[in-house]
Amino acid sequence: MTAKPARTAKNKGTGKAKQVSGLHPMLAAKLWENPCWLSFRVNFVAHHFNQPVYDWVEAVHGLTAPEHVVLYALALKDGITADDIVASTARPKNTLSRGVAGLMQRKMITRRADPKDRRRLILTLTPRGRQMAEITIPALVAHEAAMASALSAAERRTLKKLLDKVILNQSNWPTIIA
Amino acid sequence: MTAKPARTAKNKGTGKAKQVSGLHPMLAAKLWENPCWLSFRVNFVAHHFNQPVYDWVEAVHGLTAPEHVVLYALALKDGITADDIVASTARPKNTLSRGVAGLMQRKMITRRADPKDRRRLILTLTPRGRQMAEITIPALVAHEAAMASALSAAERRTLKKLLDKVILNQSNWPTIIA
DNA sequence: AAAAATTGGTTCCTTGTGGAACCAGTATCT
DNA sequence: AGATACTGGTTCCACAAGGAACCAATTTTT
Repeated sequence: MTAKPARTAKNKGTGKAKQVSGLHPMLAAKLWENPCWLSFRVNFVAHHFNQPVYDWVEAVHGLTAPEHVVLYALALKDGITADDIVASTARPKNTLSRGVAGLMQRKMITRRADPKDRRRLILTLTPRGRQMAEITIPALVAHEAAMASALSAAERRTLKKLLDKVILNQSNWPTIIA
Repeated sequence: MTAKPARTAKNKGTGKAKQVSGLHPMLAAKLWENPCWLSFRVNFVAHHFNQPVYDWVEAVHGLTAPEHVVLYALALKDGITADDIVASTARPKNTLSRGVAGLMQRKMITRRADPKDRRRLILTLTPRGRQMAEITIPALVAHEAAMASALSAAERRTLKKLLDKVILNQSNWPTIIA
């Protein structure tokens, strides 16, 4: 029962659900009869960003997804360690470790031990790595911009702020369920 | 677990970066110095929803992720086909096919050919399947609610609406890059 | 009406993933 | 100081995922 709460004509927006022409019925259900409104939307957008982007990066530039994750992170903030990337990313440490190894092999990053703590391996982009980032990142930005093109500048700001609010609440997120 | 007291509170402030105590510097960079503002946020939230949820479903109820995807979709809209689920989901058809097979084996769904088109296999929840959905779905809803708990009701509505706007623009999304 | 193209689903097979165990360097405890 | 517990990173390995090829039922073409 909990699953299908609003089967009656209780769709408050009334118009929305039915008026979007050409919308797949299952997608409509996922949007407007779905108790998990946030996770579906967020997963949907995330996937439709990731899929083409990583396919492209791999096909055109020969970088695997984890490799590009590392490259991107370094482009954002050079001189960090793999562990820092783990903290800001979905992937587990071994996957990132492979990403680092791959970029090393392609001479796009270098690695030196932190003298203060010789476990920490500080990663730095090589000119070659930076050059790659300067090609790929604008493409990702453009792709994202296209996906968000239905929003006005103000709406984009609002969306960003609301997602921030969710993310900054991370410490209160439950880690395990029930 | 996440909150590692930022070792030196030097949140590189480019003006905008509100300093949030205990926020990992790399995460801060991904949030506020990241040209891909949307995709990062959306990926982050999506991952932190999916990971614990699917771990839990698997550990406690023995359903794989694709199996639960199918179960969830059917709970939302019974009597659809695997292909309908594909259209509303990240996963490819063979993965969903396995999900269907798994649920069949566990006797949580049944399958009959559509007499109008005998290629289409119409899926239906069994009482057992529905029972499972009635256990898992509220847990997911609760988890999501907890993650979104920083938002007011109005903010949640706004967030939902903005994401809708993005998703409904899907037809204008570029499928390939550059 | 046969051939070609499409669509819903499954199977094959290769590969990336990510959990767990592991290693090395660094704190902490007594 | 020596023993113990962490922490950053890598290696091992089992397995699930997904691209591509495939099969079967339908639709379209000529």
